[in-house]
Amino acid sequence: MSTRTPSDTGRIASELRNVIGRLVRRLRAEHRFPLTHGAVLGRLDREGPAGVSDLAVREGVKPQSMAQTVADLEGEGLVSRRPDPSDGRRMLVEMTATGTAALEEDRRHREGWLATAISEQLTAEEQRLLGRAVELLRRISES
Amino acid sequence: MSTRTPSDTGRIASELRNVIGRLVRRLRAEHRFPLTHGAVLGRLDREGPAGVSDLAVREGVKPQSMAQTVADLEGEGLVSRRPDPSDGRRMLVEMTATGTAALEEDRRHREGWLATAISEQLTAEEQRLLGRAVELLRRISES
DNA sequence: TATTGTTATACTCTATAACTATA
DNA sequence: TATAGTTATAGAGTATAACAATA
Repeated sequence: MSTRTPSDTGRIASELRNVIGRLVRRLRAEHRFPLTHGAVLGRLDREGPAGVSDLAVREGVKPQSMAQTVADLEGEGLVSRRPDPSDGRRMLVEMTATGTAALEEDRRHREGWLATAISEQLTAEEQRLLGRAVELLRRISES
Repeated sequence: MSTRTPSDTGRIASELRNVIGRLVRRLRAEHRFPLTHGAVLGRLDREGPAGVSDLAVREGVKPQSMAQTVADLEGEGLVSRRPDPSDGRRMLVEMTATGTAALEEDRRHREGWLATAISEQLTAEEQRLLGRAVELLRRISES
């Protein structure tokens, strides 16, 4: 119906920035493990063992930050590290049985509010729209 | 055409959580003033002077956190505080000329990447979709 | 007692800098 | 030299706790 002007783009950016701040605080308040911890476990589960730098690139954080994340996860017994047989510099990070269980627990807990909010606050049509929008946001975040 | 199953909801929640983490890191890396600082300035600009508790509720943070944010903004000369004439407990927070200028500067800087990314990475149709999705996310974040 | 606001303190998450070890 | 990883440190952003002043 209407055309998008440049100021619409700015308004969307502004509101998106605001709403992202809110969502992050809400997600943190649910204080399961940190966002990145959950993301790493999920990735290891889907894609198998990986190096620290690989994980850092995949999650869009610095290698030093990922090293800390991995150290935390190891401290909690959720992952284990072993040297890469083919490259003495690399450490292969892989999930433990405890980690798998924690991931399952986290998946259930996610239903705790974000997934629940999506299914309860949005109509089926809106859920589809959100699903498409998430892909757009991913594209933007990786640009 | 297809129906959404509960697992779709979980998948959307999972991917949304991941993409939000990425966006927040990107936004932080652009290090204008903090997300909440910009949000407070924008609100004061749109809605005029407000109390600290009002702002805390509007932005979804604790009053203590907002007091710190307001103190930071005042330290930078972007807002000023004066006692509410009608209620000795309240402090009215209002923008300074410097704050208004900083907000304008921030609005221009937003074009720096989030707004630019939206206008360059997305088609007009996708921008419309994202605009609608932001409203859905707001509803979820406030639920 | 309830509300508004502040200060002090701690925690979470990520970044930068400086380093070791292997390639 | 370049790459994988680590440790140490700092910073941003928000929370909780304890408090003062006013209603």
